[in-house]
Amino acid sequence: MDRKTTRIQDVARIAGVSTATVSRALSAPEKVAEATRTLVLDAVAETGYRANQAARNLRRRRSGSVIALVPNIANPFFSQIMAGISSVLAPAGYGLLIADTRSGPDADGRLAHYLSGSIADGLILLDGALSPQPLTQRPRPPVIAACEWLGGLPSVRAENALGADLAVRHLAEAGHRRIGHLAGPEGNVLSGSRAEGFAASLDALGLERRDDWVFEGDFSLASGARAAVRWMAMPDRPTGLFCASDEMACGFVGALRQAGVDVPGAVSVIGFDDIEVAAHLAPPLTTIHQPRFEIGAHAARSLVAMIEAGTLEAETEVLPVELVARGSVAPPP
Amino acid sequence: MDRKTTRIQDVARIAGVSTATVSRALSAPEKVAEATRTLVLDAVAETGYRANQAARNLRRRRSGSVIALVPNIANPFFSQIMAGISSVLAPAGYGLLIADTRSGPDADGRLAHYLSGSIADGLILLDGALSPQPLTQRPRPPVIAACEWLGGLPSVRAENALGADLAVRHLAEAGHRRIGHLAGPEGNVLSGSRAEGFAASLDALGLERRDDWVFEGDFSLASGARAAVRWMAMPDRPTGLFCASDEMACGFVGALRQAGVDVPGAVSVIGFDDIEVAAHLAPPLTTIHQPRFEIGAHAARSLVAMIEAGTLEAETEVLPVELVARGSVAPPP
DNA sequence: CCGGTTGATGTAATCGTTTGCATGGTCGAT
DNA sequence: ATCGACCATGCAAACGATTACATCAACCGG
Repeated sequence: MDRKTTRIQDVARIAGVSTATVSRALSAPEKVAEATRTLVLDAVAETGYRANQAARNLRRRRSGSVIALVPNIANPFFSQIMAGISSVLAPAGYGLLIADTRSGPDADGRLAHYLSGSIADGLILLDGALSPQPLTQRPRPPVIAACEWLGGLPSVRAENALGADLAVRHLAEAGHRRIGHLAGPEGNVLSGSRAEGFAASLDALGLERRDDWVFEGDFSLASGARAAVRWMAMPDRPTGLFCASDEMACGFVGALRQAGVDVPGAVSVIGFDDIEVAAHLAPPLTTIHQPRFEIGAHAARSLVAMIEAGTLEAETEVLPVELVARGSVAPPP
Repeated sequence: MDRKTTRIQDVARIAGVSTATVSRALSAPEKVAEATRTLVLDAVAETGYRANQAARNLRRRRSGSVIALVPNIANPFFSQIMAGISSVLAPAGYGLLIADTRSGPDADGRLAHYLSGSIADGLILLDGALSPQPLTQRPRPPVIAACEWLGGLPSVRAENALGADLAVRHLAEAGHRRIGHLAGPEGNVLSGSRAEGFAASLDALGLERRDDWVFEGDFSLASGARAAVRWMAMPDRPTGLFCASDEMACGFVGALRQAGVDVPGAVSVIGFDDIEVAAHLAPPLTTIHQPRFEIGAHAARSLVAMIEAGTLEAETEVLPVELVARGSVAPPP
């Protein structure tokens, strides 16, 4: 029923010790005698004392939290990564702040903002489209990129090009010779490496590589549906399609089936990411599994290590991808 | 190239004014003369000064952030709400912390933890399964529930029972007399009010209400798929099914179609939430649209108002739902 | 010409912890 | 008995901002 919050002084007074002892009893119990420790703990229990974080952060010169910069919070692709991040941050005693880089103006200014001012002890970048310029400022907290990567930053990501290769080979093994690609947004590093992997794989297999079989997309469901419209309008179309994301694959397949086109009868489709719904679609979507939770967890683990070691450097990790064969690939018609 | 971060003192020295003036020039520009203001701003630009948040928070007795407690970060259902929250918090100058209540032990203890210790200026609860007990402690920051609700807390939610009613009536209008329900998890307030709305609607329409036509689920894709198995095994089954979430509807339809059962030919399905993928499924899913982004935005707006007014009270808002007719409902076989 | 008002700035207290250093007491070895 | 080592604890100085209050100059009407 206290009107004001209890301070460490109140605890000290009740326990009959100094504030220093209270502080030590709580954060370094072994430095204080057994007897006084219980005295202090009793007083804490009695008052319901909780240390004021702002004061503690000020004194310790750390914020106790990490901020994740994500392009779009609403995108389920990222939330899985966030879950991985959260799963290691929480036990390590860090809070997780998230900021949407695409809503609101001046994303680069925001990056600069979060880098300074002791807002966070570290940053996780899920948006590869930010300008790396603010990262040159010193001093700055450690930063790691997850999934995407940019400019010399340590990162954790998947074997994107290999995933593309697996996809193409899988289609080729099913008998496809006319293979197209539904690409991600221009300029995105993920789109880039998947598209390159795709092209390299076609070349390696000696298959025809046609620019008009590469559809532009932006990872969204809607762009998948638009690609379906274009595909249907083509006189001379690919029989297999490697999509740079499951969302696009899902939009593509959905639009096709709504138009009465059979998948995989008329066209085989393969996605990327292995989002949860992929297994539950009709047909279940064949895709390249990317360990999103693990990517987040590894990134967070690395970042915590950097924070605690006081370094800005870390090993870049590339996690394995895997082909998950389901029902959306069949021999060409 | 400074070794240490620049403090307000450094700026003051360079500008040739006191720290008080620098502080005012930055946070209350109208209280300082034009000339000195530019002096200060120049010094700020020169040094790249950023106020230390911890110090500012300590002095102002606020943390500048809000924490959202969500049952499962990875669930796309919540991420849309989070996006709404973020969209109002960011412009209002608050950071968004998120904590996963279901990972790690002692969720209630964590609630108590976040309530005190000046970690956040306010809380948004997306998890209705927490014990409301810690909420009785005083003083505590304002708290609002979004989507779910519990114990006298102000909340923002959708017309859940009405949504159920709309769904049932839509099925009835298509000619269905045998209507079942795929329910959410036991004990959840959302499941509860949707199930009640479902039952009340059947009664109002004079339709048969059978316990064996109510399937247990937990909002997940997998539980939808399990319900499909049970549905197929039934000798005497409903021809229309109202699912308490789109995820479950999606799992249900997916499993059915993989087994060669036609939707909506053999059974009509209607979901709840209107998640993004719903429109892109085959058949496109008829569902009850719930304004998730708005729910998050309203909750955040309310919370900010509470924080700024220093009150713990706010109006509970119930936002409208809407039937979105797509392709998964047809007359019964 | 003066008291009072206004507006701009400086001084210093304050927010609530943590922690380097000082202190005083206990104990074992010489 | 003396000395040093070693604990356990207290004292007080940070940490880096904000802001109540004091100060001072300029200005205005009577």
